[in-house]
Amino acid sequence: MDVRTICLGILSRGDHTGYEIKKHFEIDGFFVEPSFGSIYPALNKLTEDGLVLVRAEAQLKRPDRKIYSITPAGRRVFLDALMQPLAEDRYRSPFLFAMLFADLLPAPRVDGLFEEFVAQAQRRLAQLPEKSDVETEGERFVLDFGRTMYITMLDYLRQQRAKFADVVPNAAE
Amino acid sequence: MDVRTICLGILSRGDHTGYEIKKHFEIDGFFVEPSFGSIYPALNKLTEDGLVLVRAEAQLKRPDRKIYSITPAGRRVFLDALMQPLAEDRYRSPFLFAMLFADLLPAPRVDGLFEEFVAQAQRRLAQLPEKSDVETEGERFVLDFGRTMYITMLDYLRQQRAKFADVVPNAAE
DNA sequence: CCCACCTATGTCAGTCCGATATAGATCGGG
DNA sequence: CCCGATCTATATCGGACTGACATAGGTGGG
Repeated sequence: MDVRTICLGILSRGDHTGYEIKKHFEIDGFFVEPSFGSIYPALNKLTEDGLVLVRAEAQLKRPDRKIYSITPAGRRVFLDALMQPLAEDRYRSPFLFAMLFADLLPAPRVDGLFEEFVAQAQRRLAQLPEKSDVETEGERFVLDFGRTMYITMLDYLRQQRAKFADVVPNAAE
Repeated sequence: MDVRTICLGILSRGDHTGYEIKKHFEIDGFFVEPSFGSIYPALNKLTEDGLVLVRAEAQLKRPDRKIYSITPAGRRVFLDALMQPLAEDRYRSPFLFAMLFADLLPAPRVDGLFEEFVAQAQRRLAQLPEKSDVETEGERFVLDFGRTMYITMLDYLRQQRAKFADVVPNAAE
C-alpha cells in the first residue's frame, strides 16, 4: 500500500491539503503514517497523472494552501488498487528486539524500556478517534481492532513486568 | 534499530552467515525482518568498521559461506545502541487501511480480505519458536508477547466477521 | 513579552525493500 | 528416473520511504 494509494484513499472521502493528510494519519498512525517527505512528492505525481486536481488557496503571509481533490480517474485507480493482492502486515518493534537482549542490560535500563513502551501504548490508545467520530462500519472495525490490541498489549505488559521484577530484582524499582 | 545493529545482535549470540541471519528473522519476523538487500551491505560495512570479522569457508561448487563473528568492539557498539533511546514501534497494515474503505468494496472482496488476513495471522502464530527453544527470559517475554497478540487478533477477527456478515449480507457466504 | 507549538510547503541524504541474477544440491511425485 | 520445486548462498539495483532540515509567519499560555 504505497503513499500514493493512501493519499487517494483519504481524498476519496473529501478534499484535503498534504498537511491535513499527514495529520489525519497521526491519529490512525497505529497502522499507517506516511511522512511529509513521501506525501508531497506523491501528490505531485498524482497531479501529473491526472488522478487528483489541485487548487491553490492564497493565504496572507503564508504559503498557499494547496487543496487536492480526487478525479473520477483517481477513484477508479484507487478502487482497482484495493482489488489487487495486498502486501502483508509488518510490525517493526525496536522494543521487542531490545528485549531479546534483556540479559545483557542493567536492570534499570530494562525497567526504563518497559516504562517507555507502556507510555507509548497508552498514548496511542488515547489518541484513537472517538467511536462517535467514525462513520462507516469499516472505520468502526479498524478502530476497535486498534483498541483491542492496545488493551491486550498493556495487560500483558503489566502482568509480565511483575514477573520480570522477580527474575531481575530491582528491575521494577 | 537499523539493520547493522540487528546483525550485531544476532552475532552477539554466535557466528552466522548473512543467509542464516535472514532465516533467523523469518521466525521472529513478527517484529523485525530485514531483507538480503540490507543485510549483505550491513555486514560489509560492519566488517570495514572492524565490528565483525569474516572467514570464508569454501564449498564444493557453491559460493563460499562467509561466516561472520562479532569483535569486542562490536559488542561495545551493540550494547551502546541498546542504551540509546529507541525508535517507536511501527505497525504498517495494508489490510486495516483497505478495511477503512470496506463500504466501497464488493462483499466477496471484503470476505477475501478477512480470509487472507486470518490465514496470515495463523501462519505467523504457527511459525513462532517453541517455548523449549528459547533460552533467556527476554526471549520468552518476546515469544509470549507475539503469541498473545496473534491469539487476540484471531479472536477479534472471528468475532467481527460474524458482525460484518450481518451488516453486509453475503460477506461471509 | 517570550517561548513553544502550530500551520504549511518542500528538499535531501541515507536507509530499506523487493525483485532479480546466479548456480548447484536435494528431494518428492508422477 | 526425471522434472519441477525448494533450499543454500551470495550479491546488486531501482525505487520507495523516513527523518531531519529549511523556511516563515501565526497563535496561545505562563
